[in-house]
Amino acid sequence: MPELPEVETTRRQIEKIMVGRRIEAVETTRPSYFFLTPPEELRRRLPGQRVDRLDRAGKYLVAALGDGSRLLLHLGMTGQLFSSDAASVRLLSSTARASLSPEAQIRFKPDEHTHLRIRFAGSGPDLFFRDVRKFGKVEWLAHGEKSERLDRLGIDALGLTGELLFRANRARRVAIKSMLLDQSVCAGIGNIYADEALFLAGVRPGRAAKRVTRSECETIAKFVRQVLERSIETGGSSISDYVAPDGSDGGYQDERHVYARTGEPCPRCATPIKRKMIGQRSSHYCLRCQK
DNA sequence: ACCGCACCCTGAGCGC
DNA sequence: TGCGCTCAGGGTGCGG
Repeated sequence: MPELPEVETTRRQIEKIMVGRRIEAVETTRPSYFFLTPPEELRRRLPGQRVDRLDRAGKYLVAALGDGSRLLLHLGMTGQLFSSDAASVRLLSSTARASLSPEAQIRFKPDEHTHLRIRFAGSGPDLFFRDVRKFGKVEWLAHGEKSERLDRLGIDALGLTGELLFRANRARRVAIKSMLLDQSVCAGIGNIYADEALFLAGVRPGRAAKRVTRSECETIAKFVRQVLERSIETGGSSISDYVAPDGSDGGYQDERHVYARTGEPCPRCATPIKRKMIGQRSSHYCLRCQK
């Protein structure tokens, strides 16, 4: 589900209910691969900790805790972080929404997909982490403990440069789009923004990375930054089920050019947008505008 | 080192 | 109404 702009939007909203507060209790579901740290350990380690900061690294959220330990959160495809003040009606698709009883529409009640609940001391809302597909992740790192997940990440996508991309592309036969999705090259881009940036740059997603010129790399990097920044301004993309923690929809889906627009006219030349699988991900592009 | 693929889950939407 | 199929914005790990 969420890429850099959605994670950043989530961070800005969740920060308000986490930072400066002390964790009082933690509730979890049963152990599953969602929990990189066993849930019983989370319930033991987290209470008493104050949240000092909430940072973002690529698509990860990193909460810095009072004793120097850290809590890593990754939303995967369907992860949702939200406050216990949020109304359930805003957490579901419009069809699912309509089938809810009026009572259920007023306030969210933790369900079997709500894998983590953090209760804070004092007044103010709790934090819920709900994830239907369980592709999300929770991990607790002790003070000074290294995280191979974070260490693997390349430069944050907002700081991608043509030079970095060009160097990474050397001798790589994979598609340029696969390079953009590779979190060790740059962190934060996902399927939507890879397609959008490549459309704006006029480069076909399937082109072999080593065949992309230096100046095209500059253009791609420029549009990657531009598309991500603009999406953050609009609150991210709400295409299938992403909604911000406060329940509002993002706005970027209305500005996208090619993603999930198969068959629709290209906004530039009116040629129907083509869809093709590249690196196991559906890719959308214009045959005429993208070389 | 690189590359393609299977896999981890659940739910929505579609054709029949 | 139900069945079977495809698809989904994530990432990891394996074998060739």
